[in-house]
Amino acid sequence: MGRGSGVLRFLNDKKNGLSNKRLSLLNMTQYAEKIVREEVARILKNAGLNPVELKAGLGTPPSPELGDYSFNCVLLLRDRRSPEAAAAKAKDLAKRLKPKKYVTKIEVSGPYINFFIDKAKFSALVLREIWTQADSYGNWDLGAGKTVVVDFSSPNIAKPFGVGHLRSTVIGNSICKLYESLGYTCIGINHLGDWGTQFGKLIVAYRKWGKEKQLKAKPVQQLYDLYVKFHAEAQKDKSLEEEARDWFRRLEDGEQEATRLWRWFRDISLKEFRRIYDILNIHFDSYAGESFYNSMLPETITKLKTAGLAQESQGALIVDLERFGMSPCLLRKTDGSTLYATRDIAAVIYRFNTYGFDKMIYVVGADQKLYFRQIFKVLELVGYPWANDLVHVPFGLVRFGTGRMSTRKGNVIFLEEVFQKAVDLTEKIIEEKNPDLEDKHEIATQVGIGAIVFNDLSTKRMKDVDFSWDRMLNFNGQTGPYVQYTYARFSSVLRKYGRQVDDNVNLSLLNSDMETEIVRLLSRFPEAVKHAADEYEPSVVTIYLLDLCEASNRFYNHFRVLSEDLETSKARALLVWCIRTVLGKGLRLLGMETPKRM
RNA sequence: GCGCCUGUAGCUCAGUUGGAUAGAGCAGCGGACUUCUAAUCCGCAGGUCGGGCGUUCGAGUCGCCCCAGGCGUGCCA
Repeated sequence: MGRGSGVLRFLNDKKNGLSNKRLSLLNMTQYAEKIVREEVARILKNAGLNPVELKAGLGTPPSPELGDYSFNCVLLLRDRRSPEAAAAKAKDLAKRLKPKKYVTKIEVSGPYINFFIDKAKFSALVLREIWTQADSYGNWDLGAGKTVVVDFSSPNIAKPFGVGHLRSTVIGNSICKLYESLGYTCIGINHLGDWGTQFGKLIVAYRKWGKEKQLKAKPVQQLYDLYVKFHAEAQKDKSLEEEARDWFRRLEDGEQEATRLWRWFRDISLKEFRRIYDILNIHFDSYAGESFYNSMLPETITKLKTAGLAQESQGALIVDLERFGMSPCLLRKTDGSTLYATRDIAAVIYRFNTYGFDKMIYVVGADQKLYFRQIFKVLELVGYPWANDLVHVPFGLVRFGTGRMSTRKGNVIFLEEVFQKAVDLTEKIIEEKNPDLEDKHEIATQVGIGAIVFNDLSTKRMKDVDFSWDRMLNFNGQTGPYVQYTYARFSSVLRKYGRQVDDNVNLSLLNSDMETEIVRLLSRFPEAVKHAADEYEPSVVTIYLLDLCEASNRFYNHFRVLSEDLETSKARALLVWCIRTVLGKGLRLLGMETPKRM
């Protein structure tokens, strides 16, 4: 079966920390924010501070009026108990610091030394950088020559695509885009849940209650009904489970009737899934699901046996993991059929041989944390050095009403229904606000789907989410449509500007607090991208975009871009162009469309 | 029982990896469209950061112990 809808955490985190440090030496990318921060660091270094002190003390003041960068002098004292001593130290040190290049002013405030950056120079640096790099702004070369494989979405064939599966799909897709942005080659794999006992259940249900005509007319609905009915009936009649396991065994033995039904179920389901991926505009490099690895299972089991890991226990084949504080990893059931873990182990070996990955990411629900710790440990014990490059990226579950969503119990919300409602509502809003808009349906699709995707990516992935139509269909405030609206609005401004935007502008005309704040935010985008990828956390990007939109809309409401003064218009147009470029890039990193009108 | 995750404003969430006065949105109240898209913006109000103890010059952030909710803990995936 697939990944469900659903710790090597420290191990992996530790490893990433190391590898990132090593990689950063190779990284040639120099962003404006970094250049300026290093200028501040150099001033401090020239006053005799060592790198450790610098790294610990260098920060950002809580408010821009205090400065752009700060250094906390408390850290330079051995005895840190006296605030007066810290303030004295700050005064003393500040005397030896001289403004230079980007740094115009150095001020002492209590124990802090605050550095002020030349706004015009900094704006020039940031805006020219975005201007020249355009859609590449925010990219890194940290992953040049490296490959990352991402296993995501991975729905169960023969089950409807519910909102629970959406999480793995959109988080995984965004992680792919983020890693591509870091310079990695990214292979997206949809590890379809197209094998397992569930097919035994479906075969039993279909033979007992199924109708060919109905299945052909509404395939996924019908398979879903059969699946639910099976579990309802199995409550009363325990022998059904037995029967299902037997049919799965027959499937594994390659019996004709079982194989025929399995293939049929698989084909009609996959067709439906592809439609959903088309709507989301998500593509996979491989649809190799669980069944793909069947031929490799005997070899996999042999390998684990010869490594001295696999052993018989209570009639099943297991890898004992007790000394690592984990329950055993099951490879083969008493009846001889294989399990999820066996297929995953075969899959990752195949993937390494095929793609030679430097990192392999599994975007699968948090309920499978222990499971991934188990198989990662097994692979480590076999002796694969790349076992350390496997990362499970868990996320919280989607809950609906009282319990979690469960296909078995029949309380799932079909993704298509969610899509439908979102697009319908968007069309209604467009009809109200912008009735003359061309391509209404296409824009409504982009915005409606965007709302759903953004909603799923807007909180830290480990939080459980309570499904709520209200939240899903709210288009005001911190939402996808808000970001897309901002993008469309600035696109519109540039359209009406009518001239070519160019970077030959007087940047001192952009010195209001609002504009400075926007430039500051724009300069932080590359770091946000890197942070999001490092943490496997697309929400870093969504939160960033919301901040940028808030600052930008404030600016929009306060100033006119198309003003009477041509020089001012030119400068603001460049700023708007940069905002729009970064918003567009950010939206694409989330897997969202960038409508130019809405 | 044990392990992991979550707990911040009425609701949904941020919080730059331990630093200066904890920030947004929604909901509520009050404002701003003959001017570049009002899916926007501005203002007001809203807090014992689940609780306690500890480490530290300094804790929403780190440690320990509780509390609440969730997930997992051998023949599902």
